[in-house]
Amino acid sequence: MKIATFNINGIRARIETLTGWLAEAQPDVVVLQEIKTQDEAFPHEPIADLGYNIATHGQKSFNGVAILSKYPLEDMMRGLPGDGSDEQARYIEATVVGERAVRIAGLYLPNGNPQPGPKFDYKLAWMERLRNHARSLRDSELPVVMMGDYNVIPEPRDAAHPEKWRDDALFQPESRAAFRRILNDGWVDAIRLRHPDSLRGPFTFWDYQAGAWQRDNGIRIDHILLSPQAADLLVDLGIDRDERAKDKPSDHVPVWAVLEA
DNA sequence: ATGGTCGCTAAGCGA
Repeated sequence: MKIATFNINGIRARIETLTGWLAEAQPDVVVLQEIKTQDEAFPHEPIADLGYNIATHGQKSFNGVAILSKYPLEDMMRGLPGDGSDEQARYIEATVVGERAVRIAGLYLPNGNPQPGPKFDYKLAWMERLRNHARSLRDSELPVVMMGDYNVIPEPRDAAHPEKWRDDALFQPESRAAFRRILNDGWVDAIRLRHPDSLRGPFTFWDYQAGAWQRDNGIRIDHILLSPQAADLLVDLGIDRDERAKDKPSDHVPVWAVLEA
């Protein structure tokens, strides 16, 4: 089972970019972030034509997440538990059954800028809710994958120029500590597992501005977290960097893993 | 030090 996460930065502006990548990469399951549309305006047809079932959790203009799957989507859940007043569409979860059942969570963690301020407070509160929910997922003892745009740079080596991110919400000690707390509850950072000795990178995001891609001025903020039972099934992992050089790219690239499932 | 680039939606916000 090949699973992937892709912050698409506007599904309607990016539909041809997405379908081109889907046809080439042939993932079985994809979680999308920043679809930036309500459910009614999501372009189902070109994606369904490639053999995918689709579940969306959209919002007008901003945020919005989705799951695409060649397997049926079971036990759908929309929204992150823990705050009934939170109206931002940032979380979706479903079970897919290939050779075995895998619980898939797709998330778009709040950016949190500017910090300090209410947006940063919301980010940290959201991370605490995610940790709580992640613990219950972990306790299921099923293979679980929690992937998406975490908007957290875990370590200095996850940025080309970490000093430039010193005052940014993505690199604050509080953000990094909250991310670490989730990992320490028993989750595996699959990219880092596969690149243990890299002194710089790999990256998953390059800003549109100031020639960031051309200068390889990137950061690693899209993450695939595996429960222990999912980590046992990991057989391959990749980052489709080449997507960033194509026409009309997202500022993020797809990250994928192959599970023996 | 500033602006730089996108998407969404129609001037400015979010990233």
